[in-house]
Amino acid sequence: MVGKKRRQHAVPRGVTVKDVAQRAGVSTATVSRVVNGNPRVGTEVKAAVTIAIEELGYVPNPSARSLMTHRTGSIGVVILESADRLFGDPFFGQLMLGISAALADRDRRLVLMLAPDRAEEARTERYIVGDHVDGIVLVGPHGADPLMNRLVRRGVPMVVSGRPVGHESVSYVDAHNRTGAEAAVRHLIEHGRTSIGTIYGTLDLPSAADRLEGYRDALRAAGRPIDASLEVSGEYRARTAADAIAGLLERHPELDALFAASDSMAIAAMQAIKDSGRRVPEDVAVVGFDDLPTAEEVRPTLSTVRQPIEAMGREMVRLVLQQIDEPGSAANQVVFSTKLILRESTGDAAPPAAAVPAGTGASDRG
Amino acid sequence: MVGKKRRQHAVPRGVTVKDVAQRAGVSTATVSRVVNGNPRVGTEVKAAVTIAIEELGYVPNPSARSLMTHRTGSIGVVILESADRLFGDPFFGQLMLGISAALADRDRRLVLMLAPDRAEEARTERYIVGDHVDGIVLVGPHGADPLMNRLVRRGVPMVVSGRPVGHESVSYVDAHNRTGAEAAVRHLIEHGRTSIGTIYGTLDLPSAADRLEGYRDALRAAGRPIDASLEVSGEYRARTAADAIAGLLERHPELDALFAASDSMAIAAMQAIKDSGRRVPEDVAVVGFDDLPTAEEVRPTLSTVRQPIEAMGREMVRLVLQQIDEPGSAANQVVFSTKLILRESTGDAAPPAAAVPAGTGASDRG
DNA sequence: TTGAAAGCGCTACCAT
DNA sequence: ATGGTAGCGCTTTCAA
Repeated sequence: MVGKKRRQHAVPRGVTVKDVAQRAGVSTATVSRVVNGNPRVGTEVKAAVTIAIEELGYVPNPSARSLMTHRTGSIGVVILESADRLFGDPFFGQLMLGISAALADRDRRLVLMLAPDRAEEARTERYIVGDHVDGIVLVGPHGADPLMNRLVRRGVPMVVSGRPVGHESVSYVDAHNRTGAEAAVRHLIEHGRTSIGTIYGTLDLPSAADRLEGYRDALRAAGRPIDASLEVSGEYRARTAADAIAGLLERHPELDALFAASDSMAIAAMQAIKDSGRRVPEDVAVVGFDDLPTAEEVRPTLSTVRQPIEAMGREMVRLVLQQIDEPGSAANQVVFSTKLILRESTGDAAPPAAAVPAGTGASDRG
Repeated sequence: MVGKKRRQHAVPRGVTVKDVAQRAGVSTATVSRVVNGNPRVGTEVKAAVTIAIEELGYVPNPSARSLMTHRTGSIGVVILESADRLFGDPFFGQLMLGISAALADRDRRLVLMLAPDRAEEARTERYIVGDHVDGIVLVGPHGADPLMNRLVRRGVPMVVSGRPVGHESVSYVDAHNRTGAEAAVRHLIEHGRTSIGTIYGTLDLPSAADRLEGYRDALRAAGRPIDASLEVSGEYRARTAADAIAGLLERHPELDALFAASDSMAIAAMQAIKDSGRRVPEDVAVVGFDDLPTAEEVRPTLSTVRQPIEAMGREMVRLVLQQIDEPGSAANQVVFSTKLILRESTGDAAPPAAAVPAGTGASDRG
């Protein structure tokens, strides 16, 4: 009832450099040096300070620190993707996992900014240029995204997921989409499939366009014709993919193989294929792209082109931090290799061991 | 080549209260008052300061501010859920969307902390108790989560998703799981289903236990026996659910209805039912829980118990901010109503209009 | 190698 | 109603 301001002092809130310094019998300057890994500290002193920090559970106050350093220690992760796609496709989750882990390792805060519409985008931009984050990880820009453009022009340290449209000089992380897709389709061709369709993503994403080109590359290399009616858009969405495949199967009842530009679409497609009374892989072989954890869980298990999503997330963090530390440095562009993983959906693996008995109530967390 | 430190001074960095004060001919204290909406300022002075701020393009430095106020303006969103479940189930995405939007509305930063393992959890805890966020939104604690316990003991302003185990006095947001489940199963009973199974989630989550109880409530109310062999665990996971249903159908070939404790499991179950050669809803009716966007997209469309997930996310934010503003206030517990949504999977709705033609490359972002 | 001390930009207290 | 000023917790010269 008394309504005190703060200072309950019951809780040992707020261990500061001073406390640590006193405990270790050194000055605050020395503590600061230890905390920041400054080599000009004696070995014994360093040890003493480290122990004091441990004992007191000292954590530097980021506000005070950034007041001095003009660094916030925060990295903005901006998601330019509609919510349904973002959460409907585990790809983004995998990527976030890598980003989150890498930021934690480097002791940086992850400030999440979902920009589901233009209004949010404006707010996000104001926040970013207001110097509240040291840099930006931009996930999912489509085409020549205007927000991305403005941020680039402002010189905000930034890394983009996937090769961005309209910018040569921006750092990005990508996978070898085209050769990955080509390898998948080549495999289908080499294993005797004759009518191979593809379900592609939204073409304003270079990854989608590249995978479609990779599909065509393989057909061309084999001397096969390119048939536009075998190419359908799935918009990187399960529902759209399922509908598109239903249509494709009607137009091309002879279809015996399918390359999907994402695992999410591939899984939806397998479903649609089964619903049409066909078997996977006997009647129609299916290859996806991503190698999400789900690929091994569906039945039949899904052959797919693996891209190291989590590692790509980690690499994005490395690049943006590098850009922050070396403001003048040139843009860095890292393209990861892909690998064709063969499983049951192409008839290249036996079914997994019998399913675990149902009814076990085991949980993954204590 | 010169390698300057910063101070490019091309960018007009660093307009401070001092600059504004000088320009407006007042003290920094007055500027601060104007900025913070303190009413003890003369009308003319206020106007002058406002103009000066505008002219100079002054933006308060959040670090300096929080150094004084002990407020960071950041809310930590801690996700205590294994990554695969987190990203495999769109439920969390919906929740995040609500949380993110509400925080943006109230001009707070969302600091995302994924705690996929104990090591991350320790780091997360240190960060939180280090006063780097004003409060916490805790998503997905199972059972009497130790991290949650310690945070509660520390008095960290906090809101939990779902009724937490072992704490009467912590704020949380939940849905009426038990009555929602009961309504769903009652509907199945009233529509002549005689052998009704359920697939439940991990029982260390009260939501899962409540939904299972709701299922039993409905059976009891109808004078039906409770048959443990009709209850199988799906662990809130699609893959586990599918396997569990396959087993259930073998043991109970007469099964004609199923209540799943989540839409994700329900969708996986429908798949498994179809794979076993049965039809939904003719042979087996299915009801889920959540009403995710996907529920309307699957075929047949899924009858389900709607909980307002996004609104629940928003409410969590409201509660945690309230707790921050009124430190002494009692814990607030908001339980949202659920609603039974009837669609095709229970035979209560006609199929939707024909699927959109495939092959359109439309995108949802410019 | 270490310490003393000067701020970073802001708010909150105490005067007036 | 307004101004002076003491810090918030930290880093970083400058001296020793």
